[in-house]
Amino acid sequence: MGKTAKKGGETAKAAGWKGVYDVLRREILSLTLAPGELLDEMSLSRRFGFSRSPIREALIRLAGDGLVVTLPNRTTIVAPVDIVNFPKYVEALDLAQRVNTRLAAEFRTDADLVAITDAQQAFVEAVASGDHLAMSGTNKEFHMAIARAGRNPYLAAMYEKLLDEGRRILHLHFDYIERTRDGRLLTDEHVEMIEAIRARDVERADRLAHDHTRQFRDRFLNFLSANNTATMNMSLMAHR
Amino acid sequence: MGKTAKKGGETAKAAGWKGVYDVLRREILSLTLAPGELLDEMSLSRRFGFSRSPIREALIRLAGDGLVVTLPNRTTIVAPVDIVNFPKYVEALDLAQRVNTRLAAEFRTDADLVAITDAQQAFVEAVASGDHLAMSGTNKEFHMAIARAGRNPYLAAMYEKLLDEGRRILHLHFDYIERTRDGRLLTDEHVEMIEAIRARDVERADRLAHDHTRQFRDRFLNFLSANNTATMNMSLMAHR
DNA sequence: TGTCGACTAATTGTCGACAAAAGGCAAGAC
DNA sequence: GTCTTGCCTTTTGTCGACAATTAGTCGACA
Repeated sequence: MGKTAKKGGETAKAAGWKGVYDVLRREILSLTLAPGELLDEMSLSRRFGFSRSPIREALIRLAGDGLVVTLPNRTTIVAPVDIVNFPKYVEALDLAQRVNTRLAAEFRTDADLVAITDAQQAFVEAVASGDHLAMSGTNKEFHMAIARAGRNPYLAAMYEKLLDEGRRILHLHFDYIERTRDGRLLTDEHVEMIEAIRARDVERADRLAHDHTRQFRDRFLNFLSANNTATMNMSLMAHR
Repeated sequence: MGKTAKKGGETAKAAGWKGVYDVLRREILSLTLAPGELLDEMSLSRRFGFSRSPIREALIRLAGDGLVVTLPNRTTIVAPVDIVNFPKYVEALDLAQRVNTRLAAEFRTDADLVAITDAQQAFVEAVASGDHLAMSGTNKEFHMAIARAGRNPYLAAMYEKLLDEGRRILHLHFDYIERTRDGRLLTDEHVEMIEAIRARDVERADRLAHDHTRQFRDRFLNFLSANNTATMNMSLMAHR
């Protein structure tokens, strides 16, 4: 097949390593590519219709993001979802979420408020559409809009990395969330957070951020105990 | 010149992209490569005696670490030291340092304590030797030993990134630190932190970590006001 | 004399081929 | 029957060349 034939067929966005990077990133975050899946350069090269060089660059960048793991001198795999460390993850996420939301309540401008509200609107629409990828994406963007309002790029960057990892965990149990009608609850919590940030109520923002993390943790833990088979699969993923 | 001629001459460690990555990383962190300095692939290729492919990979990885910035479709430069955001940096570092040290005091094992003490010993020796690169390196390793004792890889990773950035800031004013005899003070604070961690005194560990960050901040701020010419140069760096 | 536009030089992006290293497989020895 | 050992296949690592894009420069025209 021609080398440029696939360019428009994949996702019709950017070409070159950027395009490969974007597509793979999206597929990893949405679990279209399962954790542990083999990503050998030749297969990807055939799939995207590019030479190995841009593929390789995309993989290196993904490795830098922690979305992919390269075994030394061997193939690279989609980074496992480390369920064993889930409590540690929640601990870190809680800290990041609290401190960023707290700072947002303290330093937000009116423009920030508009951006946050817009992001929330996009999230609501995504929930309505039922598109899982859009849901996790707009959810992350909502929280990143808050982080930007907090005006600390270092803390925001840390938060972003954790939120991306969180997207994969969300996708693991999206159907469970929808089955238990928790989607509605999520948007409500977001609205409350916006209110606290608007009122510059730092302590309330902190508390809401904390509750939001706990909600997320409890929901996932419930999902795990409600679905033992899933638990076993997850463990396998983590061991690859 | 032969392609393998330089391999032993550079640093006599690993070859390939790993070697290039290590050397460049070290030179960036020690300010041997000035912030804003141009890193074009052909020059590096000639310097290291490698093809552009491994050079390119090293640069991409460095970009992932935030040590280097690649302008789109143009050359890549050593990441600027953003003095303007120094307060934001300190805010993030303070949080990371406190939470990791606090966790270490809570969860440390005896083996952790040994590792931390060893790291501190290495730091003391580096201070005695006066080798700036070793000083900033062992200082980072000391704090990372603490972070590992805290048992949260996510928070430790965040801490590590901030500590690396801190190495460059340390190197900016190492002579000032030595002129003001603050090196001694640094090792004393480390000893106190070890004591708190040994005693599992979480609150004291938190306080010491906080003081340690503040000490770092004040020292650098004093350096800046004591040396206005330096201040101007720094600003230039950030604007490149 | 100032501004717009094309040309040029230099650098990054991509390509296909070759080299090297690691795991798997099979044959043989104990 | 099992363990060792050497080949063999597969995949990554590196290379030099070519394509594309961009910044800078020079010149023409208003």
